[in-house]
Amino acid sequence: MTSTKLAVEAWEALFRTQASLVRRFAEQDVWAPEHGVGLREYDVLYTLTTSVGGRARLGALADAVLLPQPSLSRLVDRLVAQGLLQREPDPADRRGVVLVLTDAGRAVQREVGRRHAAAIADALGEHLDDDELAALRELCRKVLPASSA
Amino acid sequence: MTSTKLAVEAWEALFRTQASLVRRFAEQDVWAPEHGVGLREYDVLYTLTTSVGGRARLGALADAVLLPQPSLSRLVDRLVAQGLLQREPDPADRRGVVLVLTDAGRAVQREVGRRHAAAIADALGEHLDDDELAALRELCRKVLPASSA
DNA sequence: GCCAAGTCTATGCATGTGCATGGACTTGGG
DNA sequence: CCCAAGTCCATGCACATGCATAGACTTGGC
Repeated sequence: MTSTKLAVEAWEALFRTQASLVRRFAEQDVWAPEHGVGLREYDVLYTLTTSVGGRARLGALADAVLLPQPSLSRLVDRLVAQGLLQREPDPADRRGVVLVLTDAGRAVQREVGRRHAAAIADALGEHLDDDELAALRELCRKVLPASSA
Repeated sequence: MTSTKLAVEAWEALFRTQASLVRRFAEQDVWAPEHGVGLREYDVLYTLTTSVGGRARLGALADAVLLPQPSLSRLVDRLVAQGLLQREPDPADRRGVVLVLTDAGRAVQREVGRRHAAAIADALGEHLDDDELAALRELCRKVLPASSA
């Protein structure tokens, strides 16, 4: 049995750190407001980039980015309007929709990805060395499976 | 100079872990939907509880909970409507508003706090021991000041 | 092959969120 | 004492979010 107090303190630190980094990145325009791309939008573009062929089913993507399906559907509307994404019917299942990155979408993802990485390295590297970064990564990953259940 | 790759991986792990824990807590009704209290609302109640006299200026609170001032103002509207909070004029500065926890507000905070702590201990304790919890806490705290700047 | 049940995505609607701004008040210089 | 500039909070407005649900399609039992 672990200490509740310790767990709460760890959660508070985790929570505030994440919130305040997101805020900082937003202030620095790390995502692409000029393309209507914020944190969630980038997460979608990024996840698609890591999918084979830059394509994925809407439902699968919703699970991956931890977003309710209707919210993702609307978010996709906007990305399509921006020309970053395309909807295609799924030949294997006509209920489904496959989302495909456009060239513009890939370009924006790459560009934002660069800025993103630089901002992250800047913010985290300011206070943690490589060993600590690796430790933080491993601790977070250990917790992650618990919540997907 | 720290490794960018490592920093990005740490950030991703941190981000997904936080998001997925928040999601999990919401599913478990850890906050009090019956009183219109969600994550942000609880954060406000909790922060007020830790303030002397259970009272604080609106602006100060907005900084503490990392919320834009107009958003907090509206959030406070709802908490006042629920009888959990009260607005009082600040005698020292008539522009200002002091927020005060009501007895009902304190009660809800205590009750939610208990559920919250239990859920956190459950989620984190499932995969981390005390040493790891302390390490996670310290790593996050080290990063935190960087973002408040 | 048919139908009931299940799955997948989109949309109506109520609500939350943030930005820009307005009105009230305070402060410091002259 | 007065006024210009600054601070503090609330509100108008446009937009994002989430829930419940509808519509389209698929699947498995008969």
